[in-house]
Amino acid sequence: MPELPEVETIARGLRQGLVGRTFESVIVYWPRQIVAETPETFAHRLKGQSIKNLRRRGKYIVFGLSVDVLLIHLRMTGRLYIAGVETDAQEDRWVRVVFGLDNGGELRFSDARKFGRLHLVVDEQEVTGKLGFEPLSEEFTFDAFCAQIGKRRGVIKPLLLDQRFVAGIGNIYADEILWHAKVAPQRRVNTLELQELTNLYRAIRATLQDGIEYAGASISWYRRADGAVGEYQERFRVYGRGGKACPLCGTPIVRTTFGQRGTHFCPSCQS
DNA sequence: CGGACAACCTGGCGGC
DNA sequence: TGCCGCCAGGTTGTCC
Repeated sequence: MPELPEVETIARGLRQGLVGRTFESVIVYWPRQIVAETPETFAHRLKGQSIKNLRRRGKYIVFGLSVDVLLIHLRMTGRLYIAGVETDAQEDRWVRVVFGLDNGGELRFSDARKFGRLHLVVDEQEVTGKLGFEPLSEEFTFDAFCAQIGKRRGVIKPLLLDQRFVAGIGNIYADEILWHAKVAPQRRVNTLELQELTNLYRAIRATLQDGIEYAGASISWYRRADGAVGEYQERFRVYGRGGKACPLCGTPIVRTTFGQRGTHFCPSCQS
């Protein structure tokens, strides 16, 4: 669920309520989601640390703390939100970690499927070191994209999903990007022509940027930090639209399984 | 190196 | 209404 636009939206929504706050208590209800720490060490180390900044890298939410770095990956069904103070602290049966704050509020990590992961490290590179380009950054130029893609073999859709190539794209945005670029998901990378590479590069940036502008896509579990749904699902051109008309040419969108992932594309526009 | 697949988990949904 | 099987946005490790 949460891909780059969703994670970015959550990080933006949390920033104001969290930067400057200090963790006063940490309760872990599902220890297996804490990576390389015993829950006791994790909680103990966090206590007393203040949040200096809050940002996103790939699909990770990164908390720069006074001493360490806390990284949270929401995987499929993870949510982060602030409860208490003014917000209603509603019942949530999927809360896995609660971070008590110095203003009486609490940051909750909620995750129905328990796939999300929380890392506490000294150097964030321990977690994000292998990630590829940050696709909306200035470093991700067309030349850099071409240089990197020139080193790769295989098929384009799995490559878009490879976080070591470009960080932040998931299954939904991969399908949407490929539709915008008019490239079929099963195209081999080494057969892409210059115009197609240009289209792909532009589509990666434009589609992710669009996702952020519409506050992400709420298919099932994703919610913004304030609990509101995103709007980008209204803008889907192919994802979840199998059998419906391609918005460009009217041809029915094909829904198939490719590379073990649900895949949607227009057989007429994309080649 | 690449592809296939299982594993990690639970909830929602369609079908009967 | 109830139960069952299947499907799901992600990532990692293993096997061939």
